[in-house]
Amino acid sequence: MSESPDTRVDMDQTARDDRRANFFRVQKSAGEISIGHLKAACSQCNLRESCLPYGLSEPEITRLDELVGARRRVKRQHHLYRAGDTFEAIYAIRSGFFKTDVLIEDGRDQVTGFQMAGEILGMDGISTETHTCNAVALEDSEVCIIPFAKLEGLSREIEALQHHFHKVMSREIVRDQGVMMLLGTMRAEERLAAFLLNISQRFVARGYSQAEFHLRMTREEIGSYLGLKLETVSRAFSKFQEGGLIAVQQRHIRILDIPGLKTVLDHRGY
Amino acid sequence: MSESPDTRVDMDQTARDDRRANFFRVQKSAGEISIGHLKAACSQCNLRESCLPYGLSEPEITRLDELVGARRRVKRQHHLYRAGDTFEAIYAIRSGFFKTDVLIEDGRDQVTGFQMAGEILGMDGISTETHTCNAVALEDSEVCIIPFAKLEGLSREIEALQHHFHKVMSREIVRDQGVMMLLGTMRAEERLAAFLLNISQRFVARGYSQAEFHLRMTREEIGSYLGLKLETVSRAFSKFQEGGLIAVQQRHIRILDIPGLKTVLDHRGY
DNA sequence: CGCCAACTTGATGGCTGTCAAGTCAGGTGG
DNA sequence: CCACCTGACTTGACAGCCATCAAGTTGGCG
Repeated sequence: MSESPDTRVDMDQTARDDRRANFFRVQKSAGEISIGHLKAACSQCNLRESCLPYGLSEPEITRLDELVGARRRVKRQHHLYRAGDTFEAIYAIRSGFFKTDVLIEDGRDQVTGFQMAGEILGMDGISTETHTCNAVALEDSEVCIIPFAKLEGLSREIEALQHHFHKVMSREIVRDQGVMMLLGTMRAEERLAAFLLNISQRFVARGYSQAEFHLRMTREEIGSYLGLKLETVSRAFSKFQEGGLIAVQQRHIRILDIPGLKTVLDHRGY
Repeated sequence: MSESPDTRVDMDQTARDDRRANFFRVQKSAGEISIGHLKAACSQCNLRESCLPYGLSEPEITRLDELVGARRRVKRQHHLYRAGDTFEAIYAIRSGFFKTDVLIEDGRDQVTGFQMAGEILGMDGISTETHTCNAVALEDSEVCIIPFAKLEGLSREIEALQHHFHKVMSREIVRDQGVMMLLGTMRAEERLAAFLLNISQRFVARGYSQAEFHLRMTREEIGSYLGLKLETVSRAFSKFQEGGLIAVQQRHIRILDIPGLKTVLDHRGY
C-alpha cells in the first residue's frame, strides 16, 4: 500500500520552473499524502537513539509523537524541498539517502552534503525562513516531518529536547567545518579517502558493514561534493584499487585496508 | 582603567602547550578579570540590533543583561578559546575582529572564518561540549560572555530569544555552505572577489564605508580561508588593481568598482 | 537487441602551488 | 635620527595537479 499516492510527487522534476506550483505541491504532499496511514511515532522508531529523541525519557518521547505530525515519502530523484521554498519544518530521515545542493546563477552547483537515516535535514531554512539549498532523494526515502514552530514550542518545555536539538545544529556546523578543511587543504586522493572513511563510519553507526557498501550517488555528485571533476574521482578510485586499498565495482565499494586509507590522509604516501 | 589587568591574558601565546594551564587561565580571566568593571549590558549596547537581543522587547533585553555575565578583553594574537577547551559559553563580539581556525595533526590548518562586532563565536562547541576550533583575536577585542546553560534556560522562557538564537545558528550553517561553494567551485580570483564583497557588505552593515577598509588579517590568513596560497592571493590583489577594480596598499583596501567585482564572480571576464 | 547514462582511461593544457629573490613598512636599539 | 632587522608582501620562473577534451567501455532497461 501507499505506493500509488506518491505519483503526485512525480511532478517534482517537471515543476522545476514553477515556483508557486512547487510551493503548492509541497503543502499538498505534506498534508494529504502522508497523514494518517503514515503517522510517525518516535516512540516506536528504531532510530530514536540516533535521531532527535536521543536522551529523552519515555514520557517525553511520547510528547514528541504528537509533534511529529506525519511522514512523507520521497521517491528517488525527487525533491524534499528546493532552494526558495518557504521554511516550515525540518525533516528526520527515517529511511533512504539524500543529497543537498546549492545552485548559483551561472549554472555552477555544488553538493553540500549527503544525509542518511537518522540525520536531520532542513536546518538551513531557519535563518531566513526560506530554504537555501535543494534536498533530493538519491533512493526512495521516507522522512518524518517536524513542524518547526511546534518543535520550538516543545523545546521550551522539555529541556533535554532543547539541548539535543542545539547539539544537532552545532554538529552540522562542525561537519561543515570539516568539509571546508577538506576542500581547502586536501588533494584529490586525500579528499576521496576522507569521504570513503566518513561514509564507512556512518554506515557502521547504523549497524551496517564498515567494509562493504553501495554508494547511492554518481561520480559526478561525489566530485561536486569534493570539489573535483568526475574524471578525477574515477581516477582516484582506480588508483586506490590498484593500491589494494579498496575494491570497486561501479557503485559497490569494498574497503580492504582502512589503515591504508587513513595513511593517505595523514601524509601522502601509501 | 581596565588596561593593566589584561597583562595576565598575555600568557595566551606561551601557554599553547599546556592545556590544563590554559583551562585555568580561561576560567580566571572570565571570573576575575572582567567581572564588575566590565559588566555587560545588552540594554545599553549599540550593537543590540545586530546581535543576540535582536527582536526582543525592552523588558526582555533587561533579562538578557542578567544572563550576559561579563565581558572579556582579548588582545591581538591571543586566543579567546582553543580547540579542545571545554565548552561553557558562547561569545558575542562587542568590538574587534577574530578568526577561527582548525588544525589537523600533520600540521595543515585552515581558517574557517573571520568574525566581527555583533557576531557570535563558539557555537562549534555545543555538539561535543568541547570547542573544535581556535578563536584568535586579530586586533585588540572585547567579547560578551554568554554562559550557554543560562542562555538555554532563558530561551525556554523567552520565545523571541529562542527563535533568534536558532536563526543565528542557522545563519552559521548557511554561511558555511557559501564557503563550501566558494572552495568547491570558484577559481582564485573569483574567491578573492567574493571575499572582498562579503567583507565590504559586513562593514556596511556596521555603518562603515563599503568602499574603503582596513583588513585585519595577513595574506596568508586570507589564503588559508580561501583555500589558496598567499602568493596567489597577492597576485589576485595585483590583478584587481591593474584592472582598476580596487586600490591596494598593504592591508588598506579601497574598492573602486563593485559591479566589476561582481562580474568577476558571475562569469570570468572583467 | 540496442540505447543511454554512468563510468573509465588517455592526452593535453592551464591554473595554482612551489621555490626563490627582492621590496616595503614598522619597530628596535645604538 | 638613522641603521638595522624582521615579518609581511610582491613578483618571477617553473612544475605539478587537476580540468578539459575525447574516445571507448560497462551495465541497466525498454
